[in-house]
Amino acid sequence: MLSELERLGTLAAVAEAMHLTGPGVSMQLSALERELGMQLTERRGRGLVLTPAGRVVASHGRLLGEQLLLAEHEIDALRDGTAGHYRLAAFPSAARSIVADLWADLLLANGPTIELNTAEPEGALRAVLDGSIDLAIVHSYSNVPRQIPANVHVTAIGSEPVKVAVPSGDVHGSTVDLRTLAARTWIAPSRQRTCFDMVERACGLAGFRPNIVAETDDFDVQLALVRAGVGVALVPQLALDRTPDGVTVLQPHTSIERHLYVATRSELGNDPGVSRITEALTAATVAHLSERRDNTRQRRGRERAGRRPR
Amino acid sequence: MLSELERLGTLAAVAEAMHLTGPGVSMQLSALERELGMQLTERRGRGLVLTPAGRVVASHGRLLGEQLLLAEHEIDALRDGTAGHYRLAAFPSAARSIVADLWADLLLANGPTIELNTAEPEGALRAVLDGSIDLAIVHSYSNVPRQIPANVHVTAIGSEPVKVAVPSGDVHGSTVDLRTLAARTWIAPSRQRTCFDMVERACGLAGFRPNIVAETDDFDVQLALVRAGVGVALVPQLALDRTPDGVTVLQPHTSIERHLYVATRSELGNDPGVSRITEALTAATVAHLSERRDNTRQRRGRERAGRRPR
DNA sequence: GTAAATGAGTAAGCTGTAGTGATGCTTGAT
DNA sequence: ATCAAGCATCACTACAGCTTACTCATTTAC
Repeated sequence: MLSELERLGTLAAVAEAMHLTGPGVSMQLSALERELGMQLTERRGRGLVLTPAGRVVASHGRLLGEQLLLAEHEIDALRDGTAGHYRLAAFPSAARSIVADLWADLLLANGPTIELNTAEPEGALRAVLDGSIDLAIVHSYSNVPRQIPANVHVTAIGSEPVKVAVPSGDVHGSTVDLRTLAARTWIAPSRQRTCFDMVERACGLAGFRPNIVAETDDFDVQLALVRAGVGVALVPQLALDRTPDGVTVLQPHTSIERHLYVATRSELGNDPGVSRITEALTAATVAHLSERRDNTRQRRGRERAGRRPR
Repeated sequence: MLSELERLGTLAAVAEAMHLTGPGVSMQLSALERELGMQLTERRGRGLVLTPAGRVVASHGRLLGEQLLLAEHEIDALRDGTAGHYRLAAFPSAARSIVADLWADLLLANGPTIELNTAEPEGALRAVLDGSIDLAIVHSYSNVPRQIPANVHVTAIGSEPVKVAVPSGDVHGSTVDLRTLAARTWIAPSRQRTCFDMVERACGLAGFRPNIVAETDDFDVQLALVRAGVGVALVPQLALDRTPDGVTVLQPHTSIERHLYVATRSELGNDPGVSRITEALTAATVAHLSERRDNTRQRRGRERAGRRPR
């Protein structure tokens, strides 16, 4: 009111501007003067002007009003998902691909801000449940369906094939029957992970128990070991973006898919920011995997071209 | 409340911290959720945690609280005169001396801020009355008492002698009787100013009407004219800080004083910032005039020393 | 596994604040 | 001199915001 008074000059104008009556404004201002113990206004002619102290108080009032407006604007933005701050967890191969894309998208599109922690699906789901993160990117292999806890809401954002990585030259053709790899040594994720189960199941369905000689969750390490001739491995597409030379990637005859999901507490199911991020992640996943497929095609093309001269 | 909840974790703790009961807080928060149309909190076990949206709203609440605290602090500072913004008017010779000192003081001591306009006393008093400035530095000659309007409050901040400026070598000694200058040509301030009256009165008391050949309010111009031999002039001490060589400054036998005052609307009489500024101005005036006197003494000393060899 | 303690939420009731309308006084304009 | 504009005060009303009493859920202690 004080800052409006400074602008408008008369109390009556302030009252009109604020859809109040004169006495209402008058009482508020005199209450403020009483409360602060100092005179803020002075009669000049028929109107009121601010004292020097009044001008200072008015400027703070203006600042507060502006701050409040800012808050209202951000809350509006919250409503259509263009603001907010979300804590996100993702497993490494998703983090370095689709989350990086998502982040770039959000920065460009002036969307909500995110905070990333890398975590394997098991831990990420626990964190979602205990509230320490808001969103988790998790995966589930077609041959090892993942148990989703109650109160957790998941939305599929895409799916990628799991490939077979073998030392280059070991296997001819672009596809492979796992049975032909029964006698090989295998490299797998660590035992407590569902990724490990995925390998065991895939081999089990092919009729053998894999001879696992190395366990690591880092697919880059797995690929390096494959290249060194330590063994063969099952690697999802997203982790194949930097396949080293000397490693050949093959499609297994019985295909295995890794499905990607965004998981949140079910309370956040209709949060606009979450929807926004989920949509962006879907787009990023599609873009990433089609791009990868292109790369794979090109790589295969190159391989074929290389083989022809023989 | 929301930001406190984020910090404390339970609604009960918030209630205790704010000296309220649980339901009071609960109702406020649910009212806010209703108003904004979004969920801000979520039950987790026995306590409450904020949703992502809640965290955003809470941060704005915190910002608003900080802004309010800032305002309260400045209002406290207002109360003891260490804050505020005052519009000040002063006549040029005061502006360039004591107001400059005041400004430096206030900057150093983190006091109120000021805004300076130079104006002659007549206009300054009008501006004080119509509220376009808060403080005016005005003067009044001992032989032309100034009329102070009702509703204007004045406080004396010091007083300075009016000196006679003559071309060097014209008059011997360090004092002079104005009567001996009756036949001279005179340089005076412009006719509508009280400074003009001061000259006429002083000469009148000495028994003659001055032959005024130049009128200018700028004492530096007056001194330049004196130096050029155009005439003699009555110049207050504050305007003598840069007396050019070739002009000698003398003390008239019947002394004339120029009293300096701070004038405000009487409503601002007990404003702490005004008192603070008035005190600082008093100090600045004392410092300035004693320093000037020292300079004058030194100058006279030098003059004497220079004359001795003759 | 059950009891006790802690905490959130709801219902009902009270109180004080913030507003309205009527009225009087001051000031500036005709 | 009269009138209109504007502020302040008073009496009154409505409702926002708080309290107490109670219920239900969850965790902790024995």
